Amino acid sequence: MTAETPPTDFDLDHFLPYRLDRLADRVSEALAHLYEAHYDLNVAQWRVLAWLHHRHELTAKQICASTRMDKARVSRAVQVLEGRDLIVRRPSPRDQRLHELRLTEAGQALMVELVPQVRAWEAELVAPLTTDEYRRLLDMMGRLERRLQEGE
Amino acid sequence: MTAETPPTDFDLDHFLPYRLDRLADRVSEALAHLYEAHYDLNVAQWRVLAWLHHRHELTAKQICASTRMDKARVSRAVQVLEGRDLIVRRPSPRDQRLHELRLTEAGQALMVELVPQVRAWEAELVAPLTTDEYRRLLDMMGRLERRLQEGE
DNA sequence: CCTGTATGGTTTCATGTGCAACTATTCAGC
DNA sequence: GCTGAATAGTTGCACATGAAACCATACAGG
Repeated sequence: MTAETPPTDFDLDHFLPYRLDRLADRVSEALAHLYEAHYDLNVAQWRVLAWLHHRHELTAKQICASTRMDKARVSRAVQVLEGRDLIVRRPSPRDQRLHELRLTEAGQALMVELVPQVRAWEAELVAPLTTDEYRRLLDMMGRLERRLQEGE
Repeated sequence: MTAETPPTDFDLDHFLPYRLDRLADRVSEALAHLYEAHYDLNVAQWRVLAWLHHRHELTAKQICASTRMDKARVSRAVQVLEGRDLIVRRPSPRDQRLHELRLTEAGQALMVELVPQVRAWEAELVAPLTTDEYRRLLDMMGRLERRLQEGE
């Protein structure tokens, strides 16, 4: 497993955390152009919208779990999105502590417009990979994530 | 290439940027425990040390390029590390604008202690992957990065 | 019921970061 | 050799973020 990295030196180009961070950063930055420039959304806001688009109705807590964002960060993103009438937030009738979030018509419309662009962009990004490679990539990433979860 | 994601819904678990970000975040967080708790280094400081350990002598500019960090961020990390006598910073005799950075004895000693722990931790992380898979993973990531570079 | 505890979410505060303005040094063109 | 543009690095400022304190609601045990 260490065949790639000589034992004496510390070659960062073969160090997974570094490579992962660099790639994630570049991907994130490039993707952000899609929703920042045209829709004035920051990363947190985009993620909230994406999850609401995906799951239809969620509470802030659930979004925290899905996105690994701090609850304060989610709270603030929700406030902005609500102020822009892209989502609605109403206390659950069952439990007044939690608030059900969902897209408004406007929010839905925005996502219907934005999501295809995002998907097209991703397709462009992963074009150099074969379908099989892409599948393997996600699979390996999944195994690494699971390993981190069990450790913590 | 889109066989995995149904065309109507937007499944974030098969969306590479999201998966990449989540994994990088988890890896980064776990790794940070190694150098934060015991050595009181933040991410920026760790990266500067790692690159100086790797390359022996660099300028702030070169570290910016390697790490994709803002020059202000590098500058501040350097100030802290210099204050802790982990690195030295001297103006290049050739060009007084740029400052050559290198590890001090203490910095070297710290890295000699820390790097093996970091490598062991990474080895543990990627243990579920075969050598070949690991190689392919880095290769795929490299291709994705190159794709982003040519686009920008 | 009433009291104490747990939970969802908000707000406050300290900190880290990026951008832009700035300083110091170099270098090209005249 | 000056002058003006370019470059390495620093600093000021505004903003986003995370941790912790906080508020409101729910719920369990007496």
